[in-house]
Amino acid sequence: MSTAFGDWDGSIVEARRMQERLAAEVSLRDDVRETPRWLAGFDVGFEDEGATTRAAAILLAADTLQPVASEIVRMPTSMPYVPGLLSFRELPALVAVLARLPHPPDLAFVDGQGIAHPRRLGIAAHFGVATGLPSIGVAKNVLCGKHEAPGPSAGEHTPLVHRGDHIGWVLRSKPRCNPLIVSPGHRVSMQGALDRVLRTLRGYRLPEPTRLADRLASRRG
DNA sequence: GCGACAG
DNA sequence: ATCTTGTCGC
Repeated sequence: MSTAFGDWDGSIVEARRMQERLAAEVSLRDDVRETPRWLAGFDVGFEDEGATTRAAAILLAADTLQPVASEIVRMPTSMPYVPGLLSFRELPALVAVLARLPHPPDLAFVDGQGIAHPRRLGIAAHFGVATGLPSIGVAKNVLCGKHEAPGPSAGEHTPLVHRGDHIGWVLRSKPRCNPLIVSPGHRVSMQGALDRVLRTLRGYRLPEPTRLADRLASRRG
């Protein structure tokens, strides 16, 4: 079976039902230790005009934010990009690259939304539920929800609200730069997600785990 | 009905 | 996401 979804033989309706079921497994209780030891950043890029999916992972010491290991995994792209269903396209590669790290992190920063998603299961939340790891979503754009613009100074933030729910934060991570969309993935609270991102900013728009994973996935690092 | 729409 | 150098502005 293959129609508007290319090679993917599933259905949009089925995928959404799966998201609703998995979203019920998401925990917003903060399980991250006060001083985690290892952090990791994850991101996905594409090669061969999209035919190849490339996932990158970077493991770093939480205290110094210095990278200690990095891995890249390539596999055939299985599905086209469909807003709201991003994880079905990118999650397999992320799980594979996680397995290649010397050991799992105490907290994972995933490029994309956490619960700031129509059905509260963005790729960072899906990644958390699938792996059991605490996770945070760090996106460059809004998928859903409304918000006021945060002030001009680094650290200023406003809540992102969708259908009456507080689903994340719009954070000015760096002056004169577009804000980031931060939301809990799994086993991290709303406040915890914001705090963790603020603590890993180092003068760039993206928090260190995400910045390093980004440059690897985009064939720069 | 129309527009928006992570990567 | 990706095609791509220099350039304008703070």
